[in-house]
Amino acid sequence: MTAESDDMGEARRISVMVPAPLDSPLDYLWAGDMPAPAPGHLVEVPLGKRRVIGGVWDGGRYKGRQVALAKLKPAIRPVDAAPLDAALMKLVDWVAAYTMSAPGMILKMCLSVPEALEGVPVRKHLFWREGLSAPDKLTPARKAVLTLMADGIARTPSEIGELAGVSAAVIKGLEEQGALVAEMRPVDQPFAVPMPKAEGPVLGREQQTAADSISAAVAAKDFAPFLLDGITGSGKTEVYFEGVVEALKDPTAQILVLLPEIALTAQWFDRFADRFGVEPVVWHSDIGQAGRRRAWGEIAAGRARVVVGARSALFLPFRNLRLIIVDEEHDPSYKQEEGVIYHARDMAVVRAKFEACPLVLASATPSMESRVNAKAGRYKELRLTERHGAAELPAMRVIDMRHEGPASGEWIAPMLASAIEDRLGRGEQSMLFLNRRGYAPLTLCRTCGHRIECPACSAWLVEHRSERRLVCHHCGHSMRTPDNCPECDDTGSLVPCGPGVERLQEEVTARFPTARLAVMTSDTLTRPGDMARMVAMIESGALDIVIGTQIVTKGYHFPNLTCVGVIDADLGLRGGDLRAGERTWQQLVQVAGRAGRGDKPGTVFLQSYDPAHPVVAAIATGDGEAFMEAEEAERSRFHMPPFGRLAALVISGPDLAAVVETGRRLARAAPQGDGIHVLGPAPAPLARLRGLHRHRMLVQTGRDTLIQDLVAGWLGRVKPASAVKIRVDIDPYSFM
DNA sequence: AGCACGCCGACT
DNA sequence: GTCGGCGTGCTC
Repeated sequence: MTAESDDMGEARRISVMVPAPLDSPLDYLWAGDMPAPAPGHLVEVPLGKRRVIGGVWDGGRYKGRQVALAKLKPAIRPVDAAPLDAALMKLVDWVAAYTMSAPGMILKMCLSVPEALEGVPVRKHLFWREGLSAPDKLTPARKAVLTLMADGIARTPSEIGELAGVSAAVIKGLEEQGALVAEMRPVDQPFAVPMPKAEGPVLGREQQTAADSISAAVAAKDFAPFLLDGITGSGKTEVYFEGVVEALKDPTAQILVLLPEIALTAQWFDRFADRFGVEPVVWHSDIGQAGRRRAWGEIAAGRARVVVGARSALFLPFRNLRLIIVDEEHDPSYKQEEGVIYHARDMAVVRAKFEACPLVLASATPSMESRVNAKAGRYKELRLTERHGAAELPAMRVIDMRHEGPASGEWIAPMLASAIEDRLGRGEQSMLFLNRRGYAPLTLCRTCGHRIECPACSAWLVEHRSERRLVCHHCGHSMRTPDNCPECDDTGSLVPCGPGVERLQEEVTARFPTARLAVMTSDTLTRPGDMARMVAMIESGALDIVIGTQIVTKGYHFPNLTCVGVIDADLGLRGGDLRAGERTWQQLVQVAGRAGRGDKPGTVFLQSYDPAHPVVAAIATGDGEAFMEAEEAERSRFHMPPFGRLAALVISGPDLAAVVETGRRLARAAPQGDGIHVLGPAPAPLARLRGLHRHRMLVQTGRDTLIQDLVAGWLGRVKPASAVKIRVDIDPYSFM
């Protein structure tokens, strides 16, 4: 129970989770006549010198000695907003325990919209209704207003001014004379309700079977996880849209669609609008304050029906969540690496369980985790193996850069160059993929061998020639590109090494001077409509060649694009990462999927220095299944996730010696036992980041070990050196 | 996370 | 002699 009577009087104790990194709720007094708020209700409370908004919590779940009633501060006021429901509170507790972070910080992600909690903002609206007195003098300006307002619709004074072409004084005069009445109305209007078109798309046999399974689960209103595994172009979106259609039959049902940030594209919204007549409610980092307030409020009120968002949308306060879809479920950007470290896909499964609703994980290249869950029967697998319409899978051609590569200083092999030439002749389009922004990843001094590094990170500065700057892609540090070597001061000795998209652009321009060319990266597509404009240009045929980073891998298809060149197919494989192979394979399949989606067959060229590598071979032969099988066997043999558990400790601090010392203490206190392996400490891949030294340790255990308890016990035995922080990353993605 | 308290360098 | 640097610790 959260409220307790006190023998001394009326004051009652309530537990409140506050948005601060505390490991349990804090107790407050609830004085006065108002009944103590039930768990889930939002209240404003004092916290140190501040006032914060927190949620009334079931304090019993967090044991610890109670603070004496006499020491408690009184809560300030109840907050007039929809309360959090039990499933969301359970999710907060669960995610906190799983990720070993403070529950208050998870709650903070749910309450990420301070504006929405300040009460419903209202604005004066004026309207006309039958029986209002007419103004004494009916001037032309007044007549214009009354003619406009005769429809009885409420409008703000500024809207009236604009529509009737009159000044504010005229409107004010009418209001004062009682010819129009005023009313305060909420600024935020409800979103349009999605209405499925009566005629859905014609689904193929496989699609129909999959859609029927999902719809049945939605109707059953119970937890049911699906893995929707469909090759590029097989129509996964249409399939899960049918689940949305089914859910919408319940007039209070809400649906959440998670997409990787860069897949939240105009093309996806168009498809949604095609099927449902309206745009969905959007949630991502870039919707602005007013947008967040409106979306959050409407979602919490249960009126926003279909919400599509990036990973942070997972913590929105839905009232009646009936279906969750995680599209591109393999996408590594679902793993949040800053602040609270969590994997949105995995937490979505947990939320679906707590909400007792179905969940669809969709991908053309399912993650190893989801594959294994499907195989084990934990997820129901729905497979789509047929490509829509006449579209054929593109042909694959590996270019062995050791024998068929270009001249030094160039990056496009002759075979790829002639393929582009050929497409130019036929009026078809080509796309070159290189996941490297800027001109060159390294600037080297030919005289002294100095490499220009970031002063705060152990990383090279990347040349951005168009800006004439060297930039650190990790911390944002940048400097004017120097003329002389910063080390030996020699003039003209600095040389760019390796290719970036800007350098590739230079080469393409030199080879194909008449081709219409565009570069698509996060540097060139900065404003909101940029991406949509570029996509429209490609679709209309206004471009011949597109160069892009991973920004081009998601969600688009271009019917006239028949040649895709992967400049460096091995790029993602360097560096010791558990999932490097899997991830590179997924990315290459996605890039390849851009080609030949119309009725013209496409060709994908993979430039590789290691054509025998299993990943490259898997793409070339199209046998991804065999590759993932081999990968799975490998992980199973070494008890790597998902067959074992991993946790990483990141030890960081400004002083290297203190970091090393803390690592030593951790190593001495490391847990021991059957099937427990501890690796490190070793310098992290970015051994220095934003001025902090970083070392890592890794614990590996069997699947059945409670790795959180193991780590908690371990950390309890170790005192970090001064100014050293230890962060825990459960299920780490970057490996050593 | 914020915010204050507390102990060591360059200034009115 | 103080102003202020950010390391440390607490928030019911």
